Amino acid sequence: MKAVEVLNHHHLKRTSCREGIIEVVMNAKQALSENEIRERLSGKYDRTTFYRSFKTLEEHKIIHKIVVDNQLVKYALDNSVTHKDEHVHFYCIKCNSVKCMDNIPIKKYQLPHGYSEIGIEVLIKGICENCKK
Amino acid sequence: MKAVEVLNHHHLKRTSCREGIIEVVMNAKQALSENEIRERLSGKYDRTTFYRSFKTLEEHKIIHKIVVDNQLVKYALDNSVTHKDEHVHFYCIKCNSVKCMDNIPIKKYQLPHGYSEIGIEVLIKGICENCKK
DNA sequence: GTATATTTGCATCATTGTTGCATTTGAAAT
DNA sequence: ATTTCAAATGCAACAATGATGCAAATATAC
Repeated sequence: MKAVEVLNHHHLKRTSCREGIIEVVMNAKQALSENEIRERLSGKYDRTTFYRSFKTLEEHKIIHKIVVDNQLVKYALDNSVTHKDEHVHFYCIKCNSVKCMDNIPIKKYQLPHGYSEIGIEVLIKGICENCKK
Repeated sequence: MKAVEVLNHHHLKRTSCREGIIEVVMNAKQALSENEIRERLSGKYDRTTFYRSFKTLEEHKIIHKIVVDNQLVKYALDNSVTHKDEHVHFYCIKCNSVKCMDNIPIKKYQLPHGYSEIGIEVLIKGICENCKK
């Protein structure tokens, strides 16, 4: 699927910033930070525009955000685009990379009476295959 | 257990800021934000001191931090003090409260070959018992 | 090609978190 | 009880993420 198609499908205007973000995230093996995405787009676009684009794309479930220790923020293509289930995220404490474990579905929990679930986030921290050695 | 005992046990100096934080967090039913803790301590202490105290207490596993959507940060008493297992956190999207589900242990995942786990965080978002009605 | 609603860029501000440095303080030694 | 000194605190300054208001630019429908 191409970036333009994704935008059309969600009835979003085709702006180069949105298109660029989607393309970069689609081709990435890992989740990328704002700066990593900006680099791959040659530094075009204002920071505000980036945030608003991320927000729009998140709201339309085209990308999703992964936050590690509340300062490191990464973005990845959403399940609804890849047609995968809710998945676990892995954060490597050595190389600071974040990876969507698309093949590891999230396990469900039984909440106490009175609580209702809307979403769940699972972040596993450890050492990735590249850093283990 | 009293706050002073906790500090002694970890060979930490007994400063009123640390003692205050531990007491407040111990008596809280939910995880508290920096501001909520400061309010309960009558606004004493500089913001930097707070952060350094939180950091120290976290490093000694006396409290732990829960981050929701990378802007909301809450603190709660750690497992090592309460002698409970790693647990699930619940975030209520209506009242913005965060609660340690001490009775819900975290389920384990089998990672792909080459990956090693050091820690895991599970955050369930939804509506809490008070907000459901 | 034109009209219009949306998006962008810029300026400004808020929040969380960090660092350097001078001052203060806890507690150990006397 | 007093002295001593490493540790903790307060202050100033700074960085990163994020939000908002507004004028200018742009995408799409006509």
